[in-house]
Amino acid sequence: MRIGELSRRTGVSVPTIKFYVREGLLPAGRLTSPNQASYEETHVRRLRLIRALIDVGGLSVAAVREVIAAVDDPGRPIHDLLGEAAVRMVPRYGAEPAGEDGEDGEGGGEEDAGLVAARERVDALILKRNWRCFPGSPAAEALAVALAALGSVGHERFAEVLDDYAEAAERVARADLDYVAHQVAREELVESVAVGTVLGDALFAALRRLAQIDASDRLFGGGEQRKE
Amino acid sequence: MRIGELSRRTGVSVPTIKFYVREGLLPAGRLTSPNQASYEETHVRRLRLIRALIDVGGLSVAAVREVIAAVDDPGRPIHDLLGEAAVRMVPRYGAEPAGEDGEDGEGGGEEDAGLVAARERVDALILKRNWRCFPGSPAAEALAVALAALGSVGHERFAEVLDDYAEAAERVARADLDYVAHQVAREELVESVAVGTVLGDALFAALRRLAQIDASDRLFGGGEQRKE
DNA sequence: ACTATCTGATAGTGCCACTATCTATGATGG
DNA sequence: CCATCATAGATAGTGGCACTATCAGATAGT
Repeated sequence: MRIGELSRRTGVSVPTIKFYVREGLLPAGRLTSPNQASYEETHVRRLRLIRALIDVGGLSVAAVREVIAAVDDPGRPIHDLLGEAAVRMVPRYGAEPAGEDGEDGEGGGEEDAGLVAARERVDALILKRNWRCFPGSPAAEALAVALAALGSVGHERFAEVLDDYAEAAERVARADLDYVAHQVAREELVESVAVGTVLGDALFAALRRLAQIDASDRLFGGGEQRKE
Repeated sequence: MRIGELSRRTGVSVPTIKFYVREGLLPAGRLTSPNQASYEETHVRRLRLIRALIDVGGLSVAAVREVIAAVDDPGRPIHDLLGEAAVRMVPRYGAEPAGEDGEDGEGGGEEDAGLVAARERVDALILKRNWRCFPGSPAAEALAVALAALGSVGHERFAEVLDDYAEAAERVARADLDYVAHQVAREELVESVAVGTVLGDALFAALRRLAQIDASDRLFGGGEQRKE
């Protein structure tokens, strides 16, 4: 098919498709003449993947490029890909802009002691749950950053629910792996991991919200059946 | 304290603090003279909340403004706040830029079939789990969008793990409510909900990643004890 | 008195994700 | 055969966002 049809099939404008090709997200079409190229079903599929990662997963174009590079690299171990898809989440802020704070105190002199303490907590959790991952991994660091942020806004006690969260996370991860293991071809498996990781976050976040609304209604709404 | 100290205490530059005040995220300081204002501990706290929501939660300034407006509004029901914090997630794309696809048809007011089917799935899930929330809520719609995106990239079977996800989400939501219910003052409760919702997502995502790495290692890594 | 700091205002910066426009070609159909 | 349309590839421009820079005039503290 030609670019016009590709555009129609995916709802992505022609200039944007060209932009994605330039940016290395989408392979160029096969040239049938100097100014004519043909696109295949793989392009449709890839384009939908790109839009899903951007729109639903909230990834930046740069992040999508890296995820796709990982998907396309046949020598890449699955673990690596997991990390790849993971770290690129939350667009336009690679990780943390360094200075979580630089304050002097508030109740004492806790510099980024909050982050250091959070890292220790994370290491302890990993040990406790017997998770096989080395403590300095990006995911562990992201967790430490989130915990430190919670602490910095005075919600250090939120860490008390960490075990419940971890339990739920294990359950979700088991479901993820279960799904992923059904794939046969390596190519599909790898894509499943990427999709599952990124879109799974969005999926779970939405479910959590629904469950929260339900729980909140039962706790605060009391008598009423439906809350508006 | 004056603005310089507020800046030092929080690690946010003075121009940025002024910017947040202009944008309505942070109340202005109390003027002690025409060109001198004093800031309190509440400003430190609020500023840290803002940075946490932006840096860790990935919210945009506009989203933070709305969350904060909900926190500050004493007449706001908790449910409303839950929705508020929820919908603003994933920056710079309020919800969905409309056209998840055009498929072939794209005819006039025609809705995407994938999305319609996803909505039905969501309604069925809500019914099945007996969740008390009206089906058209933003969270339900977000879930439908995520499911539809999964379908559009050929992973409709991912929906099979939905029940496991929902189970885990309920567990997390129970933990959230448990934490939140400890708060006494309404002000604190409401802030806990906002913080817990936004930062909780980041927290859980990181935990999920760790658990995935662990599960993946057990499945694929086999013999080795530590991966790297 | 002198300097560092402050308020409030306006304008500018850099990044990002597209979009617009252009030329030169080739495809398509009556 | 020729008019009209679509296309590739290149370059430049747009709009949104989150800050940043600069300024004038006033004040605080030593």
